[in-house]
Amino acid sequence: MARDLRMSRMLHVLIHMDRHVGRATSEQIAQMISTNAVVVRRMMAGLRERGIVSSEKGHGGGWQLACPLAEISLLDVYEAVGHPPLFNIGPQADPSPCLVEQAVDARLDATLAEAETRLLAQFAAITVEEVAQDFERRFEESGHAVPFPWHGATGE
Amino acid sequence: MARDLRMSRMLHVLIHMDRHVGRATSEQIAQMISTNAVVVRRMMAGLRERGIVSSEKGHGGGWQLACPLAEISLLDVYEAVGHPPLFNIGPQADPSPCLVEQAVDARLDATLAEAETRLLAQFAAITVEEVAQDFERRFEESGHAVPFPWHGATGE
DNA sequence: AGACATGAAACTTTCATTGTTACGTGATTG
DNA sequence: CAATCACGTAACAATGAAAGTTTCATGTCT
Repeated sequence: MARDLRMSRMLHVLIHMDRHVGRATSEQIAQMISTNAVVVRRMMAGLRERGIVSSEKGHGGGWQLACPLAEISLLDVYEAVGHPPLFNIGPQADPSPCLVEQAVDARLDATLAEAETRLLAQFAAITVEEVAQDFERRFEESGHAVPFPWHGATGE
Repeated sequence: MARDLRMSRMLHVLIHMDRHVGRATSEQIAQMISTNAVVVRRMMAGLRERGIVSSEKGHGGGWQLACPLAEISLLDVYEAVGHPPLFNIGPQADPSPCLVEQAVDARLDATLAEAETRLLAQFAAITVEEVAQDFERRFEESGHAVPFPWHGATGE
């Protein structure tokens, strides 16, 4: 596939969950992001480990936010979905015996590492709550268009 | 494959070419970076279009630097190899009708775009010559170990 | 007991990059 | 002018990572 969508999808889901009464099942969440329930469980496992969401089995079970959106940063989400590699470019992983390649790799790695540090700092500075407010603003400006256009509107 | 290696490989090749007497064939270059001559031609095509290297056909043909390394920035190389996508994360390409997803995507795109701008500015500020000097430093510090350890040392 | 929902393993599909083969064109040499 | 060398390009195969899918086990509520 093109790129790793987990962080984007997770943010999307978290904001929906914040507006969802009661628990949401993996199946319902899967419909929100047009995917499969198993994919949802896979993504959410990391968030549960970090106490961002909780899950319950059985009748009436499903997923629930375990803390307010204001206390979740984009960095938390990024790490919770498995901190996938940020960059699509860069040197190959294994070191080379060629001194030229070593110099190139070191310079490139250092430049990318610095960019990564800055980007992750940005992620740390943004809460999911802020993104939710972005949504609210869009909702107001749209004249209250139907905000969640998936088929059955499962209880929101 | 894992990530796009073209920029890293191109830098590696450019520095070797700078130390190569006469023209280097695609086959020789391919051995430097452990790949295939066709892959080399594919990568170099963009550099030729930008006047960074030139190629000649036939006997004694091959590739040659067309300008000094000091006049080539990492950004030039990045663009010459086709400016591949920088990031491995981010929202999916096609826009969604869901306002929540729109807000998430917009915020993420903006954050990544800012990071991309800064990283490309860094690339613009670094010349291939600087990286070549990194190599020279390593070469000195290594006690003049064999710098290009591919089998036949094809004329360097 | 039966229905519901997560947990997790295993497998398939999809997509981008890289690797490979094959053939055409131009240039040099004998 | 024929052979060889080397690039130019198209077409196809291999590889690897993320996402999609199937399947079964486990736990929970009615």
